[in-house]
Parts: sequence; C-alpha cells; structure tokens
Amino acid sequence: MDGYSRRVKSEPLALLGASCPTGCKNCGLRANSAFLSGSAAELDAIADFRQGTRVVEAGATIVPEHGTSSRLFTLYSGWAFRYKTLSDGRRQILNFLLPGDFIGLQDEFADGQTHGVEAATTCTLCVFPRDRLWQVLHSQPKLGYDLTWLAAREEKMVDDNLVTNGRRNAIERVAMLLMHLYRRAERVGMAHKGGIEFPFNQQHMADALGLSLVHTNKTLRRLRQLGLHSLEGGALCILNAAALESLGDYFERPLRPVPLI
Amino acid sequence: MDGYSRRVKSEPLALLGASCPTGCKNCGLRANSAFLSGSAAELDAIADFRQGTRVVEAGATIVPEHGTSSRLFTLYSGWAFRYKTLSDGRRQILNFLLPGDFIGLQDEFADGQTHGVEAATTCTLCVFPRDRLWQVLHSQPKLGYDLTWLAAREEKMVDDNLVTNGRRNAIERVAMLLMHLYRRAERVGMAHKGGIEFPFNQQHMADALGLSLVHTNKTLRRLRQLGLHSLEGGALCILNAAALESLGDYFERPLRPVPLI
DNA sequence: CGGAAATTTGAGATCACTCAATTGCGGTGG
DNA sequence: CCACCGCAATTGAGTGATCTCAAATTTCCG
Repeated sequence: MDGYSRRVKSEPLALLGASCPTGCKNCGLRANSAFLSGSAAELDAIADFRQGTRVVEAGATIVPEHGTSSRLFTLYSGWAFRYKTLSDGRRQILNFLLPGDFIGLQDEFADGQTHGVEAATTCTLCVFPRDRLWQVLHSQPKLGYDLTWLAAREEKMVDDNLVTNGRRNAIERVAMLLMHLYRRAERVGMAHKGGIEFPFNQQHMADALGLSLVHTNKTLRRLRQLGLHSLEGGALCILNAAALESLGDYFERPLRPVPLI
Repeated sequence: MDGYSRRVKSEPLALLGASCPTGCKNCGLRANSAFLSGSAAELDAIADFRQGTRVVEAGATIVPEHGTSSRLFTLYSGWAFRYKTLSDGRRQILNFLLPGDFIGLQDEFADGQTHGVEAATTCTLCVFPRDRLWQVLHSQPKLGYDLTWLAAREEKMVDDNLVTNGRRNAIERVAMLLMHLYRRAERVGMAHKGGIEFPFNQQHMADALGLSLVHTNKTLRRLRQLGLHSLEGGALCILNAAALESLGDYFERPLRPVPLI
C-alpha cells in the first residue's frame, strides 16, 4: 500500500482552451459537439448565475479538502482531479476533471466529510455563488435536471474507478486509466495528432489506481515495451487502442452530448 | 483477486418496515427524523408521480445490469445493493441501499454502460414512471434540487468506498464496512437492541471490499476474536465502536436530514 | 553546473490470493 | 429419526502479486 501524498508542483502545460469569453452565449466550450447547446433562457440563467472567471495554476487547490467553499465552478479549460486523504496521508484520487465538469456540487449537501479538488494544469474556471444555487434552480428547472444529470454522470465515473480499484489487477488498471483519460480528453477536443496533453506524474496515476508508485512504474513500463502507448514530454499517445481496451475490459461507447452549466 | 459472482439465494429475513401506505402524506418512512418532512406541494407532486409499490424477494433483480428500466424506485423497506460485473464475472458491489435511497437515477443519463441493483432482503419499493421525471421536475423545481442532493449524497458514498478499495488494507476495509452499514441502518431506525439485520454473506462483503472470499473470512475472524463485533443469525452487533472506527479511520459525523422522494 | 523532483531498477518482505479440503447447518427424502 | 445434499463458513498450505526499502539514473530548472 502506498498512496502517501507527495506534494507536486507540476509545470503549467500548454492549454487548449483560452480564457472564457465574457458571455455564456459565446462560450467556446459549448460550441463543442460534446455539449448540449441549451436554450436561450438557460443560457441567460447561467450567464446571470455566473459570477466571473478564475485562473489557477497547476498544483493549486481549487477546493480545499477540509472546509467548505462558498463557490461552485465549471472547469472551462485544463485538467484537475478530485481526491480524498486518509488521516495518515494515504491519498486516493477519486476522478479526473476535464472542461465541462461541474465542481463543488457534493459540498452543497456535505455533512462535514468532503474531498479536495486540485488543478493539474493551469485551469480556467467559471465561478458561481453557491448561495444562489437554489434560487437559480427554482427559476429555471431545466438547470436542476441538468445538474442532476451531471451529478449522475460523475457518479458513474466513480463507479468505474471503484470497479478498477476493487477488481482489476495492475496491468488492467493502468490500461483502463490510459484509455479512459485519452477518450475523455479526445471527446472535448483536446486530442491533437493522436496525442493528448497528459500532466499527471506516476504518483497521480498510482493514487488514482490504488497501486504503489513503484508498481505503477513497472506496469507502465510493461505496457510501453509492448508498444501499446507512449508517454513522454507530457503527452500521451495511444498506440494500440484495441489491445488496451481489451486488457482493461473497458470499451468505448457512444456518448450523448451532456449539459454544460 | 476473487469477486467471481456466485449466485446467492438468501433467505427472506424479518422486515422492519411493512408495506408502504397508500398515500405519501402518511408515508411511514418520512416520519423518521432522518428525512426532511417536505411541503404539502412536494408531497402532492410525489404522490402524483408515484405509480404504485412493488415487493421483490431477497435475491431478486430490481434493475438488470444490462438494459434500461423504464421505472425509477425509492426503496421503502429492506436492503439492496448496486453492483457491476466485469466480462469475466468478477463482481464489484458499488454501494448498499437502505430505505429512502433512490434507485435508477443514473440510468436516466446512461450511455449504455450501467449497473445492476439486487435485493438483499425482501424489499418494498415505491415505483415511478421514468418518462414523467422531467415533467415532474419542471412543475416542482424543489424535487430537482432534492434529486440532485440524493445523487450527490450517493456519489459521496461511492467516493468513500473507492478510498476503501484503493487505500485501506483488509482489516481496515472490514472495520470500515461494518461501521458504515451499522450507522446507516441505525440512522433509518433499523437498529434494535444494539443490533441490525444483516442479510449479507461473506461473498457480498468480499465483493464490496475488493477482497477474496477467503481473506474476508479470515479478517472477519480476527475482528470477531478481538471482540469488536458479532455477526450471527443474520444480525450484526457492534461491540466496540471506537475500536472499529479507529481501525477503519472512519468516524461518525452529524448528519442532516435528507430529502425523500 | 548544481540541485530537486521524477523515473527507474533491484531485492527482499508481505499481504492477499488460489487451491483444496473440512466443518456446520438447514432442508429433504426415505 | 437419520442419512444425505447443498451451501456458506472455515481452515490450512503454498503461491504470487504487490509493497516497501533503498539506491541509481534521468529530467527539468535555475
């Protein structure tokens, strides 16, 4: 067992999305076909709800693990992740966050216990005041539906990670993680020439997979030597998707566009 | 690695809640202080949404793992659990369900992939037609807020299980599971004389904890011999809560009442 | 050219797994 | 009432995947 957190101050890496435009109607992210377009009324409600934007550096805390944040966020650009830490420092990464992911929802209903969110690259965030959430949902019920959708979608992501941590062996875990991250990034338009920006180090991967750093390293090497992927210079390329999918028992599925708030 | 599913037809055990009354206004479950009372308008909306009740036996499938259900449920009485199975049969229990838990939400937004729900005891369920969900949320935005709350709460439960599977060792896992299930059951009034109905066999526990059946058995024995709990005749008693909490690094927190739909 | 962090490698230790057999218990048929 | 069966719980023994420890190497930056 490993997972002892080692604080990492990784480098800001090239960003794919620039900063968020002033109005939600021109939201660069929403132009992506991975997201639902949303009615004018919804866009107005979201624009009105939005307090502003915020940029945080790689390695910065977006939501502290203990204590509540009075803000909610939508990740506009960059990579982040949610995590939890046991009292002796063992850390588990719960899931990774990509543009379009909503942040801070669970805290709204938290009873103390919670999780932290950390930026893995420089991140741009849309900021919303938590105390207006109910008011907004009340005036625009569709956003409540969308929010539930996003919450359910994130839960399914955690479900998958739980299966990985509970039932897959090391090589299956790594294969599954690589495919999962690649597919998600690709979906929001972050893939270029068959590769994606990959800002995570092996400690991150170990913490997400429930493996030790050393064993993660050795497993990664096996996959690399088999020619299934390449991971260098902060970029991940999938060289043999079929093999990785098969190893991880994790296959691509058609995905519907999801709401964006 | 174990987790190969072994089909279990466990015995129907004594139920705590009887069947659901005809109207939601007299809902026996809502009388419990663990749940918010809800306004008259909400209760009317829920009563109108509800299609009827359904009773399923222990071991029956409530939601099939593959394929969509056209119904949503609230568990009214009994124990159930959500699970996922890998293609070679390894099974992971994602979380356990108790009265008040909403079932089937994720499927609403599923893209194929999904999970199954199985009754562990005889279960009474309130049944809702999935295709009216949006209409109901539209007319009663508060229910959208509540549904998001329930989804976020369930996600936090899965988060905890993920930490357990990823970062705790065997004895910590078992200690944590026993305390978790006891506390949850106690909260909805299922504790009697310091014990709760415990319909799960060791295979269930192993599948929830990411351990093999044999190792789960041996770990359980260690805890029993330490005098921390007793588990016989389908009943779980916590004999040394402080020790179990400390072992599992899992402590009780004050919990707010949660919505009931 | 340092120096810190990340990656890599080797080696031995362990926890958890698999295999296999036994025990205990409730139900069933004779 | 007892032999028998099926299933869950136990136990023992050996194996193996993963962990821990420790050190070398590489990469990245100032």
